[in-house]
Amino acid sequence: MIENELFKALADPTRRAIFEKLASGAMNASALRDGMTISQPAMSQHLAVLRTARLVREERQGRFVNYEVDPEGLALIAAWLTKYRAYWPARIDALKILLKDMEP
Amino acid sequence: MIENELFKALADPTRRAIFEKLASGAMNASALRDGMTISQPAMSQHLAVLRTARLVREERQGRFVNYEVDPEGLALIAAWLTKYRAYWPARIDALKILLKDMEP
DNA sequence: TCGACAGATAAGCGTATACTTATCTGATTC
DNA sequence: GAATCAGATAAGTATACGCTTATCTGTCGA
Repeated sequence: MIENELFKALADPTRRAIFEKLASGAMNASALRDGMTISQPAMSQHLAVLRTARLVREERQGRFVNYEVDPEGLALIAAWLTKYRAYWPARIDALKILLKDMEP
Repeated sequence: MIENELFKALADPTRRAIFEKLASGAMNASALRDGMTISQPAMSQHLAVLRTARLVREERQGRFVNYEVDPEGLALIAAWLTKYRAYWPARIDALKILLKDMEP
């Protein structure tokens, strides 16, 4: 069940920070690391968790590994949200923004 | 930081099951419990976590406590999603559904 | 081919978390 | 007011998780 991997991956603040940084542009693990006080193995482990959650995907480039946001994970969260759309009308401030941004 | 409470709350499969059941209609803790093999204190603890994450809200009714989905939590997740809207176009299947359901 | 570097994996450790049983609080009913 | 019931809290335990140091794999330039 991928939902479990997804929410567990996002439950850690360090992992959310990594994801957020990656959202500003694809980069390799070392580039991700500088600016953050985190060891190399820790970063590698976090990226592995994000990868199995489909929040991030990798692309080998020589001896570097380029990481980027995997839209799949975000789509899965959106899909999870749709299950509870019955409760949206009661509080749509954020959802209106979401709606506006989706317009062609 | 509420995001942390939110994702941590959803990271547990039991809690997601409770939330899902509650989404099908408001009910008290005992009603939530039957059908699930979960102790009374465990349910109480899970509900407390969901409540601090704003995923659920309570309403005392005599000696019963009625629980219901709090749209606030869902809106917060939606708001979090909007931060990464740059990555949506690549995989919008689920998001199109989300969009359609939001139309007036 | 060798040394250097990017990154993954292994093993171990301390803390967080989900559970249990036992007990407490508060509201209802007799 | 006493018994009963819904639910919260306390305390303890076992496992999961995030981190560390040490080591391994694989790619590159000299």
